[in-house]
Amino acid sequence: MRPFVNESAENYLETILVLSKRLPVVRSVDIANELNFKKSSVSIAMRNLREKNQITVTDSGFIYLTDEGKEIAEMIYERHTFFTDVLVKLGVDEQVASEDACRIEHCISKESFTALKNYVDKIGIK
Amino acid sequence: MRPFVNESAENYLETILVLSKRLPVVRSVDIANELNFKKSSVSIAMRNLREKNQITVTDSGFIYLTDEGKEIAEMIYERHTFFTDVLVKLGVDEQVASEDACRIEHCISKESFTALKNYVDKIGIK
DNA sequence: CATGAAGGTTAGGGTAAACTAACTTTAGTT
DNA sequence: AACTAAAGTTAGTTTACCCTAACCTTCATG
Repeated sequence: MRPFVNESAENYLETILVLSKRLPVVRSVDIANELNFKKSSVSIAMRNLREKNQITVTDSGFIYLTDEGKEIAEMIYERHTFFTDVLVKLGVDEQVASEDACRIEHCISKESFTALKNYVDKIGIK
Repeated sequence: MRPFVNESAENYLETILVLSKRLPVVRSVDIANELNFKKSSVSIAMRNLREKNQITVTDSGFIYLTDEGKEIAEMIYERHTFFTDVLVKLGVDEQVASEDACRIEHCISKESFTALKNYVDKIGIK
């Protein structure tokens, strides 16, 4: 029923990955700006990710993904681009496609994602 | 970020629709059994659906979808069968496909769903 | 050097949606 | 009639995750 429990955490990890491609360093406040969350929310989320060993935070507040965190972030990010691309190719508005991808990416099983990806790789779209 | 707000309500409506195809009448307890929820949870959910005019409940506790409730339920159910069918055709285990469908069905926009459906109707899968 | 802004934290609040526990109501059986 | 079981309700709890408000550091600048 419910989405996978980790949707929020996955989203934070993905955001850190995306920001790290775009910024020299990622800080809590950057994440808050990106997600339009308050810095207090991000602060607590970062504490949780730290406790799960999915990020490390330097003394200056720079945030880095651990190997485990990166693995999750990259998996989610791959899904994000996959779903966005497919939907856009099918004619869906870019913005809508991205928003939909941002939800679907958290709630599909590995098995289904792999099957979809194989299909698209083989057949292509359009 | 978050899934669509109505995921829980949509799921209840869909369940009522499905059960109504299978049972002579649908009661709160049937829904609780189907979803593995406690009857207290269902009781409160039914009150909410009633307040939103998406169901009616007879004196004997039989639950019926209103036109509005049915419209939502049928939309979600259509998505459910669509995603399940597609995934199964792609080789995903029936059980997994259905569980994934049960989450995706709530978080995809009308626009994206229509685009996907048109593609599959036109091209087919396999 | 004081001040003020930026960044981070903590405490406390709110909502959604599940839960347990305890209660009521109804109906069937002895 | 009395008891029991099934169904439903109500009250209070929990968890996740966002929020506001208030506070603490640090650091650049007038």
